[in-house]
Amino acid sequence: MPPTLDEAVARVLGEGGRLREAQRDALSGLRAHDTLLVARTGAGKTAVYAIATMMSGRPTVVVSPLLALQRDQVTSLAEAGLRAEAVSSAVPARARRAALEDAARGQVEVLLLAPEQLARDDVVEALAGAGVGLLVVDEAHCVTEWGHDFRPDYLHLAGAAERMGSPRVLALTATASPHVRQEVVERLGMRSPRVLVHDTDRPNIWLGARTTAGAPERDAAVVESAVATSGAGIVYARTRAHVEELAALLADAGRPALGYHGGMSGRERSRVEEAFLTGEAELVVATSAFGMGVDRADVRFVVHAGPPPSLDAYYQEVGRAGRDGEDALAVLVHHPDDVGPNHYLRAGGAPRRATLQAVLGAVEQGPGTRADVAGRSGLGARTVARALAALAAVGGVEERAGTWRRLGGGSVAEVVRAVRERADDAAALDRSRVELVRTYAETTDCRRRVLLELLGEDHPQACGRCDSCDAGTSVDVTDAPFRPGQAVEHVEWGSGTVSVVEQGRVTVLFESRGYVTLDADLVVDSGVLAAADG
DNA sequence: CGTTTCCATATTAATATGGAAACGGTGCTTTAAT
Repeated sequence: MPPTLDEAVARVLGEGGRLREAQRDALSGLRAHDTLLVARTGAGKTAVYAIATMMSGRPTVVVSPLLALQRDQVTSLAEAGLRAEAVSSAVPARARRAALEDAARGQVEVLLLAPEQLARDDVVEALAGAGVGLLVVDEAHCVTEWGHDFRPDYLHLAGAAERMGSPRVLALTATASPHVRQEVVERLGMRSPRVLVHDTDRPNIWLGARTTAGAPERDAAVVESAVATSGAGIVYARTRAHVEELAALLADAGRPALGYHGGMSGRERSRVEEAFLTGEAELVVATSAFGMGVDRADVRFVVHAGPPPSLDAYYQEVGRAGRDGEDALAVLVHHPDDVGPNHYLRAGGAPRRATLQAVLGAVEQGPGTRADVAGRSGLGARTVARALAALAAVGGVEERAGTWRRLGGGSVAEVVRAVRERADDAAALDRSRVELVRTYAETTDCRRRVLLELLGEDHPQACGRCDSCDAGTSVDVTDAPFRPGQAVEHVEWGSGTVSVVEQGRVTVLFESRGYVTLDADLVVDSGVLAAADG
C-alpha cells in the first residue's frame, strides 16, 4: 500500500521535513495536470518526483541529459530510500538488461535515462508494459536549446511517452522564458498543462555589465574582475581557443585558473570538476560545457567574456553563483561586435530540401518506424530524427505507437515549403533572442528588473543590487503605457506580448517575428501599437 | 559574421599574397582496434 503524503514527505525530507511552497504546489497540481515547474536550483525539484513516485506506487521514468547527472541522481534517490537505476551506454550490457527487466516487472521505482535511450524500441517496449505512472523531463530547457539540431531525440519524447501509455508528465528546469515554456509544453505533448514559476529571482547575486571598445579590452576587464574578487569563480569564454587565452592571461595576472571545454578528454574534464568541487581549485575558465551537474555552493562570482547565445542560457550560468545564499556577483563583459558567432550558431535552419523530400518519400511508401524510414531513405539516424520532427511540427507526418505515417492532404512541395517557412520564423526568433542579450547588456535601467521581465517574471521594483541601481540610473516605470505580460496588437506585425518596459522603450515578443524593441512614446502616439481588447 | 587555415600562385626559389573553404558549442551513442 503506497504511503500517504505525510509519510512520503518524511521519508524523502526526513522526520520533521516540510514541503516548500513550490513543491506543494507542484504535487497538488500533478493529480490532474501535466506540469512544468520552473524553480531555482535548490528548491527541491528532485523531492517532488521522489514523493510523487512513492505515493503513486508506480514506476517513474526520468529523462536526464547527462550521464554524470544520472549517476548523481541514482545516489541521492537511493539515499531517499527509492530503488533507482540508470540505463545508458555507460552501464554494462548485463546490468542494463537486468534494469529493464526489473522495470518491466515493476521492481524499479525510478529509471533514469537520456532521451537517446527512448529512441530505442527495446527500451520503449520494456517500459510499455511497466505501468509507468510519471515521466519526468529534468533540465527541460534542453528540449528547446538542444532538440532542434544537437540532440534531436529531445523532440521525440512525446511519441515515446505515448508508447509508454501516456503517463503524467512533469518537466523541471531552473530557467525558462515564456517562449521556452510554451515550446516545452508543446513539444512534450503535455495535457491540460500547468506552468508553475517559483523563486527564480536570486537576490543575493549582484548583477552588472560592462561594454568595452574591443576584444583585448574585454579580456583585460574580465581578468581585472577576477583579480578584484576573492573566492571561487567561473569565467565563461566564447570558444575553446578563448578558454586557453583567458587561462593564460589569468595566470599572468596571478590568479591561476583551470581551463575546461568539450574538446578535452573525459579524464581531464573529471579532474577539473573534481578540483573545483573540492576547493582545490578556485577558478575555472570554461565554455558552456561547464555547468550542469557542477554544484558548488560557495561560488562567489560568474564572469562572462562575451555574450551567451540567449538570456535563458545566461541566467542558467549566472545561477551557478551564490547557491549558499551569501553575496555573489555576476558580470557580463562584452564589446559592440561580440554577437556575430551567436547569430550564426543560432540561425539553425531547416533540414535540406532534398533530405525532407527523401524522408517524406520514405514515409509515403507506407507506415514505418524511424529505423524503417532511415533504411528506405538511405539517410543517417540523426538526420532522419531531425527531419521527422520538423515534418511533424507542420502536420506533414504523424507518429502513432512508434510508427510514422503521412498525414494531411498537402503535396510534398507544400509540406516542404511549410517546413522552410517555419524554420525561417524560428531563425528570426532565435536571432531576436540574441539581440535580447544586447538589450540586457546595454540597459541603464535596473538590470535585475530587465532580466527577470525578459525571462517572463514581473518584477516592478528596482532591486538595489545591480550596477544601474548603484549608479542611480534605474527608473520607475510603473506609469509607463505598457506592462510586462500585457497582450498587444501591432498594426503590421499582429499580436504580441509585452516583454520588458524600459524608460521610453518597450520590447515585445511577436508571434512570428520574435522580440522587437520599440520607442514607447512613438508607437503610442502614432497608434501603431495598442493594448489588445482595450 | 569574423577569423583561421589551406592551397595555389607569384617571384627577391624561400617567402609573400590572395582567395576559397572551413570552423565556431553543447553529448549521447556505437564500434573497432588495442
